[in-house]
Parts: sequence; C-alpha cells; structure tokens
Amino acid sequence: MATSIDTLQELLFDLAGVLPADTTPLFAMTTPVLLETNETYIREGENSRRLAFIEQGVIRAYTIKENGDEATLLLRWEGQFIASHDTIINRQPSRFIYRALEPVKLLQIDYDVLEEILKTHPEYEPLRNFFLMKMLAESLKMLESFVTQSPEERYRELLSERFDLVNRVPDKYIASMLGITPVSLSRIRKRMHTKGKTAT
Amino acid sequence: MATSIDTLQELLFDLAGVLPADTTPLFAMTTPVLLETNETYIREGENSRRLAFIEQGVIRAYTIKENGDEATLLLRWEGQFIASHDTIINRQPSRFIYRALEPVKLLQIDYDVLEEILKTHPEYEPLRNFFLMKMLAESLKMLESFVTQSPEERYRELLSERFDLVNRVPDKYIASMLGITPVSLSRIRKRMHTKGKTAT
DNA sequence: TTGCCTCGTTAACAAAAGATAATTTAGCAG
DNA sequence: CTGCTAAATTATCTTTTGTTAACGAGGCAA
Repeated sequence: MATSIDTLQELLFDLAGVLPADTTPLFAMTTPVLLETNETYIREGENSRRLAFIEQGVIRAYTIKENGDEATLLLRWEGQFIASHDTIINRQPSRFIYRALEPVKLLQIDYDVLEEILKTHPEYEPLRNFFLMKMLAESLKMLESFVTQSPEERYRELLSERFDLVNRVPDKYIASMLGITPVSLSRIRKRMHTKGKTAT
Repeated sequence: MATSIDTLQELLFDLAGVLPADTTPLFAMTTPVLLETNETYIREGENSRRLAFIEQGVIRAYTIKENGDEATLLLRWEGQFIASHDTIINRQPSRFIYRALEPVKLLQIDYDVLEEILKTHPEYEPLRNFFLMKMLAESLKMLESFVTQSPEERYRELLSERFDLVNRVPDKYIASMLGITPVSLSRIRKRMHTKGKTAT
C-alpha cells in the first residue's frame, strides 16, 4: 500500500516540468489524518479551512434540509481533494457536514497555511490551480449529468464508471447524490434487472 | 454605461491589496468582442481556449443530446466569466456550444496567452484563482440545488434571485437549465399562479 | 394584412418519482 | 444461534414529469 505522499506525487506527475522537483517545503506543512468509519471530518457551522487529499476511503458531504432529510451533495474518494467550499471560497461557516463512510486516510493542509507558503514559494501555484480545476471539472461533470440525463441514466453511468464506489457506499447515499429517494433507486434497480440489462 | 474594463476593475476590487494596482500588462492582452443575438461564440468541436468576462448580455452553454434535443448546461450573464471547460481544463474539443441570447459585450483573453503573462507576472495569479473559485462556487451552488430542491423550488429560487434573467431568457432555456421540459415548467408556473403565490 | 414560424400553454395519457408504511434482508452484538 | 437494528425492497396511492399533439399569441417578412 502506497503512502499518501507517494500517491499524491504520482497524481502530480502531470505537473512535472511546471512544479519544482523539490516539494519538501510544501509537504512539510501537511498533516496525515486518520478517520474512523462514521467519524465527522468537518462539522456544520465549522470555520476551519482545511483542505485534504484523500489517500484512502470515502467521504460524504451532506446537508440537513428544512424537513430534516439529509441531502448528499457529493462523495469523494481516494485520489480526490476534499474541502469545505463554504469556508474556503466564501469564508462562511460550512453548511455541509463531511463524514467518513469507511476508514479514511487524509493528507491535510490548512488553506491559510497553503496561502502563506504560496507567498514565499509562488512556484507551487500550479498546484492550487490543479486542484481548483480538478474540483471544477468534477462539479461540471455532475451538473452536466443532471441536465442531460435521467436518474436511471445517471445511475447506469455511475455503475459503469464507479462500480467499486457503488458497492462500497450504502444505496441511500447514492440515491441522494443522484437527486432521488432510496425507494426510487430501488425501483430503478429492479427495472434494470428485469428489462434491458444492457449497461450504458 | 461603463466599459468592460471599468466593470471588471470594479469586480476586482475584492482583490485590492493582493493584486498589483497596475493591471496594464494584463489588459494589454485582452480583446473586446461583440456578439449579435444568436451568434455562436464557441462551436462544438472547437479547440480555442478563449476565456471571457461578460460585460453585457447573456450567453447560453448547451449541448445536443443523442436524441437531438438540446440541453442547457448553464447561462452566464454580465459580471460572470465564460469559457469552454472542455478545452481549458481537459484540453479536449468543446462538447458544448456557447451562443449569445442577446447582444453581448465581452472582454476576451486567450488562456494560453494568460498563462504566458502569468509566467512573467506571477503577481497576477490571484486573478486566476479568483475566476476559478468563482466558477467553482457557481457550479457547486447549482449542484446543491439539484440535490436539495425540487424543480419547482429551483424555479422559485431562480425567480427570487435572478428575476431579470428569467424575464430576458426564453422559458425553454430556463426549463432545460432546471433539468425539466418546457411543458413541465409551464405547469409549474400555472401551479404557482393558482395556488400559493408566496415565493421562497 | 396575410402567412409563416417559434414559443408558451393546454390537454390526454403513459411513465416515473415522492410519500408512507409494511416486509424482507443483512450485518452485528450478545 | 438469537435478537436487534438499519438498509433495501415491495406495495399502495398521490403527485409530478415526460411525451405527443393541438391550439393560440406574438413577431416578422413579404
């Protein structure tokens, strides 16, 4: 099993030539964090501006609606970044809760600390652009799926692209992320079993 | 009426202290662009990496689905940035079409040129972060609405937050952006007129 | 004015999703 | 193994949306 830093380095391979070879000053400020299953990483109302790279595990970002129901905004897994956009982008208390769905290994840095580093080491700026673009691309991809696809199509696509994830995460969270109820997802699964078993 | 540069400067006020007072080198590379109603700004399959600030008007980003229907991913209006995320983030030909819904005034820069400027003028980096974060925040806000709200609720919110926009843009594009059909939006409007007229 | 053409509305029906509750399944503690 | 609990499924009914088509209003060109 690779360490967090190894995996991240691997992921940053695309930035070779742009990013300095020596990333010591950067990683010196990072902290490894371990979360147990169901442990909360960021609480609602929290103001800490933590940014983390997920080395292992799945984190769910969700909010509690007025009616008391939970709504899952997104799931993040190994190889992705996780952060409270409310606190980092809008400097507001987090309206979302970030919780581990299974044991999680993180490599964490405080965004304010990162900004300090970037002041003295502007050569690491490509890194910030990298994860901002990565998160933007992921958000737009999800947005696109809501506009162009039906819930069933979104589920089929999720199955074909992230089969492992679907099997690791309880259906009710998958349903919520697709914008439907667990009951509805169950019916979609039934329809897929009986009729056209062909995937996307 | 303010010029593009004035409005953008105004918007960059938040960046005062971070961004150099002299933005001449930056704006020297920008080009004003005018689009007529229905004029296409970026075509499907296009590879140009244009990035633009919208001074005036509305631009619609949409794609053609397999069944031939159009799906509107997003609308962008004055004060926002517009760019093909396929070409800029993923370096792929644009899968979306960007078209003016009314006369549009843009302040345009090529992203590759911007990157060159940033190499020699790293002090402008906050600008890149600014628009990346702005676009990310907007995307996440839309994503959040899909997960937490019904089509009717999304429409009510759009009405209360962007009443001017709804009145400027044909309903069918609004519907598509909400993820529903024009017929369905018409029914929602009818329901709102008859029953509870209370907005969100 | 007349004749298109597009857009929004309405209607009628089918399909899908929401709400609620009962039932089954599965995982886990004892 | 038994019993508890949460998750998933199923059933029933209501509401909403999709689909298709018809209709009417408004804009625009001849």
